Amino acid sequence: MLCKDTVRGNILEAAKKRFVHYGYAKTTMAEIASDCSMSPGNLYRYFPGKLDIAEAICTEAGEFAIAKLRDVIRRPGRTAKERLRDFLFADMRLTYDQLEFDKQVFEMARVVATERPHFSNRILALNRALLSEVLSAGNASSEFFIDDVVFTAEMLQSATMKFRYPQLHSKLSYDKLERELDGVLHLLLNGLDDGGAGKEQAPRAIHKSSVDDLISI
Amino acid sequence: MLCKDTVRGNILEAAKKRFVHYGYAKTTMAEIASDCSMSPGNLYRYFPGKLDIAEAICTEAGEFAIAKLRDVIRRPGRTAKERLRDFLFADMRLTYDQLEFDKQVFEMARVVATERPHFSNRILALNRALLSEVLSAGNASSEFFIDDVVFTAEMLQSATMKFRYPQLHSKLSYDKLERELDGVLHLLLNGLDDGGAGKEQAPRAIHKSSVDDLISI
DNA sequence: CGGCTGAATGATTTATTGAAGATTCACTCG
DNA sequence: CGAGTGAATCTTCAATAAATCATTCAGCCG
Repeated sequence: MLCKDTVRGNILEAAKKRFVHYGYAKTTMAEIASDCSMSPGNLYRYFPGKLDIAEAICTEAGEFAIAKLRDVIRRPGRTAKERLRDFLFADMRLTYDQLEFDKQVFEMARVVATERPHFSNRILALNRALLSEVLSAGNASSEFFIDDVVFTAEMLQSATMKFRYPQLHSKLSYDKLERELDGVLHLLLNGLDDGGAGKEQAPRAIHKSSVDDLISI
Repeated sequence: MLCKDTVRGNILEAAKKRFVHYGYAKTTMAEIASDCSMSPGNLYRYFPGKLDIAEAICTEAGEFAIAKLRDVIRRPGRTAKERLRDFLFADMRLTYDQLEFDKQVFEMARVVATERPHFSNRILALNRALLSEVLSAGNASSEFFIDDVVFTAEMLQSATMKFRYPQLHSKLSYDKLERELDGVLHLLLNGLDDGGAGKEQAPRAIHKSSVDDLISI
């Protein structure tokens, strides 16, 4: 957690309050400095610039989310498939809520993601590591027989990209998103060969196509 | 094709030339009118506005692309899986090239897609109809055993969203994109249960993670 | 020195305004 | 009438000026 004991931690605390309340753009370095009872210039002894303060805050938040997901996949008494499902649904929920309930946080996240491409990549890599963990566990328990766990994790991440920060890709309601993730996950787990024989039943469409509500980017 | 025999067709021809050469924004209604030897006001007897002219041109182009894809999936002597693969790769190639080699066309397409959400949805629905056709054919030949073809087509479209206009989602090279689509498609066809037993071999990673080159939106 | 200040600098954002262009409409012509 | 005109209007865009703000740095304490 952002530690109040160090100057650096203090700055992060103050900046976070401002960013969350007023937004990244509307917060000035002078204000942050003033909240810390120091001059603007002094901030630069602790951070290269304003963007780096935001990045530090986002990194913290991202790692917190990853930790939650780690808890989810390590819950005892679940099959590997269930873990995979838990993971993807938890991830969707987490990122959905993040955008839904805090516009200011979103603004900050978007600036950081845009200006610091590596930031997203780091978070995505951490996320993928968890996916790999689930797959490896599945291999160990003979539920899966995956040759290249890392590659497969990449492909899963790729196929479920739409469900990370889903509002960026579509304007589907959360219910419809769940149904769609369910359908995609079924395909990814069982493939097209599965019909109704042996394995669990495939999800079915309820009403009209949800893809009609897609928006373009 | 845009027909030169009608006034409407004439306008579309003239507008298309301008849009493609100078871009949507840099083309004025007065110029289009002048190219057709008419006054600006008269254009409004044939189209509600400038955007509708662009939409008509894009619709034509979109339907042309769909027709090409239809040809691809109807090529004789291929299995359903091969057809599915052909379709997805052709779609990726088509949309990739479209963005890659014509900035002006892209500008026009983006304006239309942004201002007229239904436009993208129509094209996407046509695309999905082709997917359904492939799946149904697979059912007919007992390659697939898919209960709900329409729903499954939606899910396939959802999982492969990244590969339609891929430049909008990542900055991967075309080679890497092909490899990634290959991997995702393998999963979608065979599911996670497939290890190395019986079915074709899963693709393997070549070098480093391609997901590292993702960009945020 | 090491930690800090705050005025100076230059980049970026915002506000303003003039011009350009999309759209309308009262009217003309065949 | 139906096809077309072109000046009038109203919106949008672009250029510029003004203000704000991130960042730097010469120098100040303790």
